[in-house]
Amino acid sequence: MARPSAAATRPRLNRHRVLTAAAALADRIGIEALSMRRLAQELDVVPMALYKHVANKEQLLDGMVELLVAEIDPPATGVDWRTAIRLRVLSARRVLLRHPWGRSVLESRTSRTPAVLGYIDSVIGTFRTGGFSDELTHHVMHALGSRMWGFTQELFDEPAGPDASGADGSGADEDASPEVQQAMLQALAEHFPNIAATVLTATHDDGTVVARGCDDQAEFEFALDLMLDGFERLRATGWSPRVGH
Amino acid sequence: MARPSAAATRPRLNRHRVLTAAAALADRIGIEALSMRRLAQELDVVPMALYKHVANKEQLLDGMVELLVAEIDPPATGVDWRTAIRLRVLSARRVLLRHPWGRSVLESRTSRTPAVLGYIDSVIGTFRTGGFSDELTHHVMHALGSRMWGFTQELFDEPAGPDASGADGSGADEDASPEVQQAMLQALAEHFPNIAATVLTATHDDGTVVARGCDDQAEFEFALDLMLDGFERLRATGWSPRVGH
DNA sequence: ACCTGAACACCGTTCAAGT
DNA sequence: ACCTGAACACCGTTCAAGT
Repeated sequence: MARPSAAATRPRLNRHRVLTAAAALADRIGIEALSMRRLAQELDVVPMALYKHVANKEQLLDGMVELLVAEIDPPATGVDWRTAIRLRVLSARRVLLRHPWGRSVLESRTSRTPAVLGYIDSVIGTFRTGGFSDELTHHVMHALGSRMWGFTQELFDEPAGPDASGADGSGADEDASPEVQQAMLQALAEHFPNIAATVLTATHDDGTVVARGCDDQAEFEFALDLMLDGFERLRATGWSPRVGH
Repeated sequence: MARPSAAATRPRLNRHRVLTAAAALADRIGIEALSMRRLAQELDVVPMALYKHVANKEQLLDGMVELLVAEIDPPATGVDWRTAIRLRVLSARRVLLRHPWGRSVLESRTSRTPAVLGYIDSVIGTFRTGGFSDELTHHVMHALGSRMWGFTQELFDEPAGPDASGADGSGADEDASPEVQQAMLQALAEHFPNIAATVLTATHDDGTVVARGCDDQAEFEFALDLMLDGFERLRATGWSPRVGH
């Protein structure tokens, strides 16, 4: 009765094992490389074995989002709404930095799963107990948008995959030679002077130019605080749809 | 396909014809159904014929973004920066509403194409001539994020495809019977009271509950104006990285 | 109850060949 | 110069069968 098959040596599959393996695999190889077949291979199982525990790939991704949400800190207690929201959002952001696939899976999904709804409900609750009217809370949640998850869509972010640079030839900023990079930056400055002004710094002696990197965390917090300040102003002045602008 | 030679009756392919056909096809069948093979079929050509005019699918998508950007109004002249940005962003938004694939293609792409860079450069230019320091302009562009393109990532937006409802069984809000919808709303209210408070309204006589739809355009403008107000406040007070919060 | 194997209908893209 | 055909290495998912 002891079969010499792979099944004997390997623990039985279940939904949770499938999901955690999927998340770990996506952490390692990137979300675009995560396929049902690749995941099955990772679990030492034939592709169709997965379908006993997960209806299809969509549900696999939904399940991965569940795992993600579970990693976000619960709301802080005994602090004002602004602190609570800020901490929560920055916690979500940390989760998404740990799991680079999170952003693109959240983006691709309109997943009204209980885990997702629970998180949203709890964020809304923080606003409401913080003195926001239901109407204002509604608007404020829209304005927060994906920032609630710790990210915002930005052009020129690194793609989701782990080893994105060099994966395709385009972009190719880091793997070019210094001379080529310098030429590209000069060309950029020539054709797009405004971009150059905000993103490059010229060294005084020669005409060479250097790209100033973006501090993503600082930029995220800049925009978040701008929003939170705006929210507080509306709340404090008793904003309502009629008297607002 | 009944004709002896399709090539004889059909105009020669070129890059522009390929791109416009791709955009029109995506408008019609949705971006997730747009494949090189499907596009070739639409153009009455064998799949490999496309590769003479477009290096690969990535470049096809980049080209579609070019078309998109070309549809955005040029910046208004003779108005203050706030009006100019607002008009421009709302023009971009109209373009994206016309082409539902635009959002997801922009999201999927880190396309540093000249068309995209030109648009960004021009938006930055509006801030700079409007009295923003280069440093503040940089932050403000980050804060604007995808709003600059007329969209923001939001949970529970309609998916990108044209006939998204009913395409998959999940979600299934509109195609359910009234009784089922009512039951779902009641269940929502029970498990997620805060969501319910901001998104549902109860009718007074019976206990039934009705979903208040979201006015996406109004929500977009609410958040946009909140941002622009914040930008103006920082500009007017001469914000700099040292004295800021 | 869980896993397997073969098959189907798709992808993007290569290479070598046709006109 | 432009288009074609066959082939390769992948997908997600079905169905019927094995243990």
